Amino acid sequence: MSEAPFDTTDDAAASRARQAANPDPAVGGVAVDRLRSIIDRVERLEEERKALASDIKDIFSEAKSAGFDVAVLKQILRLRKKEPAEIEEQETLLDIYRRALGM
Amino acid sequence: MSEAPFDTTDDAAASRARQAANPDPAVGGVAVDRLRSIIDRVERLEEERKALASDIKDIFSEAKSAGFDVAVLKQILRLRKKEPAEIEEQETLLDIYRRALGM
Amino acid sequence: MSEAPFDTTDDAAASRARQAANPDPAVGGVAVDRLRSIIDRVERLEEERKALASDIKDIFSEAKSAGFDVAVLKQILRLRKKEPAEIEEQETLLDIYRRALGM
Amino acid sequence: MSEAPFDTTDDAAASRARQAANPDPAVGGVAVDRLRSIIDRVERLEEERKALASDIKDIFSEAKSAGFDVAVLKQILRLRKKEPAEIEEQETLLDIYRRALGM
DNA sequence: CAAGAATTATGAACCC
DNA sequence: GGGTTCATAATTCTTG
Repeated sequence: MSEAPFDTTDDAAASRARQAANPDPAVGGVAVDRLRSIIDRVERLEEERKALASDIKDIFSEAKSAGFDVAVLKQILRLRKKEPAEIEEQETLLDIYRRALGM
Repeated sequence: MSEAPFDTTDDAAASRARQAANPDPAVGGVAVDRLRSIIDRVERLEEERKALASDIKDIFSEAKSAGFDVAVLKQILRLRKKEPAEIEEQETLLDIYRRALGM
Repeated sequence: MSEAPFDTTDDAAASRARQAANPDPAVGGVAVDRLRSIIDRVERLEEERKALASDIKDIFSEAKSAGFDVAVLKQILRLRKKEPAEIEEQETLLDIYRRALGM
Repeated sequence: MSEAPFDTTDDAAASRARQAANPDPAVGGVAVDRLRSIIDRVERLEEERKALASDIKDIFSEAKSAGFDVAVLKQILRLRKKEPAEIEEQETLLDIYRRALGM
């Protein structure tokens, strides 16, 4: 089952200082500082993620203005991602099956 | 309104005029450098996005080890994104429906 | 999992009384019968969906026992789904862009 | 053994005749009839699944027109899938976390 | 602003 | 049974 959420990693020095006085300020059995830290960090990272998404959107917008077809640009990007992955595929078996099916 | 990088209209003349002064070499009517720049920038940003997603995953992993319920943490994050009024609204409706269904 | 198809509380009597005069008895402003019908129908359909998923799983299980590689079978199915869709793709523009990028 | 282009039409009689002489004609070591049967059956079931999904979509559409909040309807359906104990558990934890965060 | 497509997140299935 | 990959569900964004 679940363990008590004690700090096991090296958080900030301030956190250790707090812990000297209070090992783990708990509310309802929950390590509040730890919880707050988790939520804060995730929210921070998600914000950065969102900002990057916005940047990407801007580039596509600019591309569209420049006369490019955004859908095709996205296809290009997909292609460039997929191709290395496809190298490792079990193409041999796939071919055998396709032949068997007359595909 | 976007135009294909193919100049099939009167803009063709303007395009040729631009090209005379514009060092961006064109292949098949496409501004190659511009295209390459778009693709490169998007790929760079997507890489950063992926890295952030990985960081977030790590935090949840750490949270789980510390005894937190990750599903509930995600619920918390979802709640914090919504307006308090929105939360109230949805919860009220949910209650009404539940009551109507005898749940 | 037991469910009470009918009101088991005192509301039942009031509900029946309302029904005599009102074609769609409302609780908290909600058309109860309509709501119940929606939920029931969706749940019924989802059950059928689940049963079909189970049937599919059984076939794959049988196929595996017969010596087929299930992952490759799934690839085959994906291929057969995708190919018709790819016909309509803007392959011309894609080719142009790819050429411009030296892909 | 050369590759046999299989009939895609209804040729059950011929198929049975072949099987009398050969329990399962193989191409490249693969039991062709068996393979074809697997693929066909899965595709048939997936088609039915798709039809059901479409029916469900229609119901939600109808519900929306009738003034219901579709997002909340889906919440209701999700709730009804979970064990009551599970619901209670999650809601309790959610409350604890919210309180710990002062939400 | 609603409908539809594309992206993202959740949940299920599979393998180790 | 725990982690990883894949399919489905939900959200977001774009377009008519």
